Amino acid sequence: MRKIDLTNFQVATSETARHINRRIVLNLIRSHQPISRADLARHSGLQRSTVSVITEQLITERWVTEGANGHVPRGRRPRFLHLNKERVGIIGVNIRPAMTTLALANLDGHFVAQESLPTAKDPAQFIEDLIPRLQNLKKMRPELTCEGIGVSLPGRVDLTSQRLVFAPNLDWQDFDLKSPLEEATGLPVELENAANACALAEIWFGRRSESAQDMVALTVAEGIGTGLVLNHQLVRGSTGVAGEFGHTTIVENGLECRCGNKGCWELYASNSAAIRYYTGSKPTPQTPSFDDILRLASQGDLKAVEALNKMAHYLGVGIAMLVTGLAPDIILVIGEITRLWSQVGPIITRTVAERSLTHANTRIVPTDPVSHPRLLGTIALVLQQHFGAPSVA
Amino acid sequence: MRKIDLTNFQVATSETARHINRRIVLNLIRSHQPISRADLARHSGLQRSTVSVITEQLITERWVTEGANGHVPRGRRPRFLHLNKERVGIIGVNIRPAMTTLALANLDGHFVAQESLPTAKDPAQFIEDLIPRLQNLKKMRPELTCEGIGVSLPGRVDLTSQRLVFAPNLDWQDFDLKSPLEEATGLPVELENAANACALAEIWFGRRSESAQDMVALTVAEGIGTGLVLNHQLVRGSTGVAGEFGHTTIVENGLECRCGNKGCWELYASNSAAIRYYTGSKPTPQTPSFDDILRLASQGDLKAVEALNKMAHYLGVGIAMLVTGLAPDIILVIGEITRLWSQVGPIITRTVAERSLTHANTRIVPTDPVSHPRLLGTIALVLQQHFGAPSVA
DNA sequence: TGCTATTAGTTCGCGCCACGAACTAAACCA
DNA sequence: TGGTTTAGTTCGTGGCGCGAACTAATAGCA
Repeated sequence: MRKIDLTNFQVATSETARHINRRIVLNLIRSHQPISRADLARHSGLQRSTVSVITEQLITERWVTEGANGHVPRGRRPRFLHLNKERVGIIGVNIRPAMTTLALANLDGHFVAQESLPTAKDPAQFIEDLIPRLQNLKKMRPELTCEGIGVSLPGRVDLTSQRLVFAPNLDWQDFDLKSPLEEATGLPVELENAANACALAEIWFGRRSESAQDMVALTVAEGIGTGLVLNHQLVRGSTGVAGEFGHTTIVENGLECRCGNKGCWELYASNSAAIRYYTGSKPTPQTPSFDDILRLASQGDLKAVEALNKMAHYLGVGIAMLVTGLAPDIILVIGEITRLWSQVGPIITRTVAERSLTHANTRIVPTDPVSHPRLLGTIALVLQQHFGAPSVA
Repeated sequence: MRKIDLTNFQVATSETARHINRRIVLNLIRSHQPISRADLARHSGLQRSTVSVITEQLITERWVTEGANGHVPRGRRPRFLHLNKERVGIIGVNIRPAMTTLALANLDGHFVAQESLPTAKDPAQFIEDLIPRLQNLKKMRPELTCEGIGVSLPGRVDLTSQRLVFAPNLDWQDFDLKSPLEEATGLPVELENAANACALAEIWFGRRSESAQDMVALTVAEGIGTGLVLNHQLVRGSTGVAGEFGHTTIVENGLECRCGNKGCWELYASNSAAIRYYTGSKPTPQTPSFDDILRLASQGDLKAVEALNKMAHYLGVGIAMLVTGLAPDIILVIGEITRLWSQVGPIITRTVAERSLTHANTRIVPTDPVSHPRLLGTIALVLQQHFGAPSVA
């Protein structure tokens, strides 16, 4: 139950009913395609006549296409409806400290083009590098009219000023990414934190999304990010910085963090932490990458295995906090660490079980890295504007 | 932006627009009363004609009454509309480990009758004690037709079975409170965790509610409870146990908690913790109550002051976690501790400032205990069924 | 080959509802 | 007393969902 926000509400007009039912039908087609009008009526509870009018509208607006005929044991054959996945193209940009990937996707979330570039240290330089590639992607498939650009990044964006306000792993302070990209491409740009993007990817493209009213997406990379989905909605906070559980204190009087705090979770459970555990206090001439440690561990290197185990333990410590405090249905773990899930998964699960309430029935699930959750999330960011629940009252 | 839950949605009918606008008008009257039809039209954006029809409906259903005439510098005088606060009565029950209070309230949240009884150790006995008092309250004011009973308790209620599943400070395991009360009184009963109830009280009766899209209600008593309001909505989790931040680990290898975990926040920042800090390791013959400690501290007793300071420090430690992780607009502190806020407030604020992100702009606010937030929350629990946003799509 | 049962999809009149223009009511002011 | 202004009502119009009736198409069967 929500209270109506009297500072920002939406009254119903005579067209509101249509808006609502249209969205419902569009979403039913998206998730049940191919589907007939009669089945839509059965699934939605609307009359067949109403469904007919709505689908006709969706077809003339090219959101839906009419395909082959179906088969039923008796009676007239149904005409199948499909989502027109070629209706719009969406550009996604995934910024990570070292590398940025970008892609053009259709409504399915299928990437029709993909490329990457090194992330420049200077944000102005980065934008200069990025713009020609965006313009190129935009023109690449003329049949897909580009609708917008979604951007995920390892930091937080202020919701009112749309400027980067917190990105300790990306030294761009208080920078405006949105305006220059919008000006150069002529497309609307949506910025979102990487963990939030992963959460959106799971909501809109995941297989578990229907069951998950509450979910935490946990990105484990250079740092740790958490994206919160509670009551089926992304929690961003009124300023946009909600979800920084990676910077909660987990070790009293611990190491100093770039965020200004001490003993932050991400200092003990991120990829960088594992590297530190591996190299020890003395800095070796050539520091191994996290990929190196994963490879070494899978080859049986004891020091690497121990570093990962320690990282897994601390992941469990933080996840236990999330399980106790939020009792989500799913905690989605995203990152290179999932490649060795058979090793680290049990440690995480055990640590969580020891430290959290048994009443919370949370599944901890690794994501398949090939699904590109960060990039897919940026697509979802634009997609949800057409498929999300209409705002009323 | 919310995704439409295709397992549980609501299509729009021809009456949906009216439902929505009716709720909006009702809420506008509630928060702006006395208000004229013309002003309602201006505030809502609806046409004056539409407002007239809706208000007429609300008047015939006795939700709204027409009062005196207003005054405008020029033109015809407006006819003021008021919420009919005598329309329904709501019974609230606040269960605490030692004492249970109950009250009959009108739509204003004003208590027209109030009483209390000791909480029996045995839940069956407790219900037997409670029922005659409820029946008495129900008949007390014949002009108020009783609509329902709201119950707040220091524990968690499973959302599907409606049974108590987690109440470490109230030794009632897996008990069904709802059915016997509903049978005996013939009224619908709503159960809710005390911290959640306080959050609801603030949403529906607080003065800061409009500004707070995200809020955490923190009940500090025998234990510590947190009620989460994110995106203007209570977060309960799919099972009902979301919000147990009081049982997150805050001291590594700390004291054992009744919940089965070790080092839980509530062991270090609750009233019970302060009592332990005061008495020290050796148990004194007569253990002081938390009220005693508060009194001693206000009289300048050094040991009491130090016990409260330590408690305040740990409150700050936990609140810092909430601020970093959720970045709420407001953290509402409820409990006896707020009586000495001038002493403990600064300690809490300082600890939080040292340990949390500066980007989160969270106000930490003590509540006035005379407002009875737990009890008021139970009223809100029933009230929101008539005033909450209608569910569509 | 035609008849029947069954299912898909369309047509159309009805009632609900918000809109907005026109109208009435009631006040103040010069 | 008549003009101006604001409050509130009346009524015709169009959007929309409902549901009954209708057309279309298919399989089974005699």
